[in-house]
Amino acid sequence: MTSEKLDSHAVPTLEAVAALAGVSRATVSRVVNGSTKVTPEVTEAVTKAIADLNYVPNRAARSLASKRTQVVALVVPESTAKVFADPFFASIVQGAALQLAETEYTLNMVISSEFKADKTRRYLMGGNVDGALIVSHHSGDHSYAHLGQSLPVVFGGRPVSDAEQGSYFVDVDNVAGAAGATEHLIARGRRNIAIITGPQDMPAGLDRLTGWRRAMEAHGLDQSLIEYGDFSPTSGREAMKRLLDRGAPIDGLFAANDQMAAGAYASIHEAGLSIPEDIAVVGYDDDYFGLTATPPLTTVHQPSIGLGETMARVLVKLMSGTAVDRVTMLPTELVVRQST
Amino acid sequence: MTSEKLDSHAVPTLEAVAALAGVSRATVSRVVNGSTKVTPEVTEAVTKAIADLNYVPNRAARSLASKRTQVVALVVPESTAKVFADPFFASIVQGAALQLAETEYTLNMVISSEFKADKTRRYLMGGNVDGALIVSHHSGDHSYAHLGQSLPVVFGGRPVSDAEQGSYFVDVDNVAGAAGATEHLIARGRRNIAIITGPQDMPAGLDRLTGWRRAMEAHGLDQSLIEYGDFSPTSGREAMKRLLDRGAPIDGLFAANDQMAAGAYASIHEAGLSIPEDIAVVGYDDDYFGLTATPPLTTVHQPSIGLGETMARVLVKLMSGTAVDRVTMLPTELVVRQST
DNA sequence: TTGAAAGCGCTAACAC
DNA sequence: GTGTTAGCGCTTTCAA
Repeated sequence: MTSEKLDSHAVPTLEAVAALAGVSRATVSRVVNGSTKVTPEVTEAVTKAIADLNYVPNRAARSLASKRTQVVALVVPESTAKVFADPFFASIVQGAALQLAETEYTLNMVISSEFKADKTRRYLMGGNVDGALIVSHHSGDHSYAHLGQSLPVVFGGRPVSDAEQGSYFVDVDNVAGAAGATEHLIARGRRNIAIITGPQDMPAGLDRLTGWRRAMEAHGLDQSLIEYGDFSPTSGREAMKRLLDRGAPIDGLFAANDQMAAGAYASIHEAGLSIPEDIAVVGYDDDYFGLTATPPLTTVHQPSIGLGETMARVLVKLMSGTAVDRVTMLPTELVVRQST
Repeated sequence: MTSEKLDSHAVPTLEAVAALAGVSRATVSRVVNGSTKVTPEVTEAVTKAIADLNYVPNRAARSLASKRTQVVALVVPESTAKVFADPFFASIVQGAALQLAETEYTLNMVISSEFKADKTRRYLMGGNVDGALIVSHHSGDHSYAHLGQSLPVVFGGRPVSDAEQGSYFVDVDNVAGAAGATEHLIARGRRNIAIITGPQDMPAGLDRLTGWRRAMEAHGLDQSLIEYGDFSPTSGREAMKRLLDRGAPIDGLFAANDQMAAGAYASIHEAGLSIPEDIAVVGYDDDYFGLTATPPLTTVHQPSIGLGETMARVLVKLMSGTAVDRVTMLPTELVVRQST
């Protein structure tokens, strides 16, 4: 361990491989990087030397010389991280990570609080990553809006403001999903359909309300049964209580996510009403809450892992200079269970 | 963009800072790295230059020169990633990420399938990271057992085999938690207490069964009501069904996680039995399943975010050469709700 | 306390 | 097709 000249544990360098294979370092580099202009024999010799030495390229050196980092940042605002346990988010991360694992890129997870947004931005702009994936529910957060102008960036979820116009993003079609869910309730014969939607500064909350309105309007139904939650089970429970306290007849409910639907279940049951007989319920997200609820919840399935995968795929294309659509919309699917 | 000498968008280098501050690069480097041997005046001048130029050190260059990467890998076996939506895992990742965000280390998320375990191991050993956090439920997976001998590594969860003896790990005290849960059922007057535990090749499954046995034995109760699940809601439902089909009296149930407890709820209700009147139920994990269940589930709370945080903290100490205990056990806490 | 100089391991012209 | 030669931006002895 203290010998200066020999350290059997030293990580082999490209130089060592070159020596063993009897070629120059440049040639080894070519083989490692898959250059076509190398004789098959030489390639084989180098490959063998690499295997014999158990050689692994040093990322730092490679990055320094090539000006490419092979790193992409996955930025999760801390506010989002707090709802990290939200299966939807976890799945996005999972999808992105899985997809990236198929490439040469490494995933650098960055959790950034609002205070650190500046530091994060500098880090991203400082040439430490080749691209970034930005995940957030929060549209209030414009911290990274302009990042896309100088670094390949893909946003998850619709950008909040027009400031993010030029940016790339992938999202699920919330409006269509919500409209479909509402249509389903109407098709089931419900007419007094309420909605518990999310905060209106979040695209998901806003768009799902829009979808509900669209369907209600198409059928000439009353749009007054609206309450707001914050996507938590508790807020759903309270919103449902307010809805019931209004005294108006309600025979259908569309909740903007399954967690709030689960909360609504509690209030409905407490009121002595039954699902779906008295009130048919449709949720959104298709997470565990819906699956384990009693009765199992009819809900809108979102391709959450697919969202992460698609974000990664779009970013990789972007970084390689391939043309990609600025907007990628993923379809939702209604999963009918026993709550409707 | 094509001008060779001037590029206003170029990322400033340490050299530029040195020039602006009128000092050598070495001095700038010292300031950046917090060396004490720099005059306050000089420090200030350099600091100002850094701010003016919006300088960010290049990680690759720094790493290449210093032989330190400032990167820690968070290795998530793919089999585990599939249950990534498991809130417990998501929280561990979150905790680790949050804790690391407080340090100079960057979190490199690695999802490794069994096929790629070799590639991952080489990556980790290839000098690309300063340390690794390895998260897994699966004890069958010994891929990374010996990694700790040549790289600072902290495992999440008890190591499966003795092969991992010398390694560092942090875990929650599953045996104590399970025993406590069972004791609680006994204190509630239950005597025919069943258990739905997890796979016996996973420490969590094994240890929770051990805890249950310990409590049952201490009170001289019969230990025959054992069924196995795979931690999924469905498996819990089926296991409960098998338990009920036995025809033996059951007045208490300890499920090795909340997801299985939620599944068991379904079977109990289907059998026309009520909770907790007929069967009192205790789960494990304290996740959303338990909170939203009807009735709300009494369960064993695990400090999941704390587990991730602690893992990160232990690793950082390890990397800095500070002495740390090989084993860190985190306490659990029984959360009593209406299911008991 | 500060500066000069020598690399860290690799890639990328350029020449052969 | 392959080798030579400069660096990439930073840290780190070693002198001063």
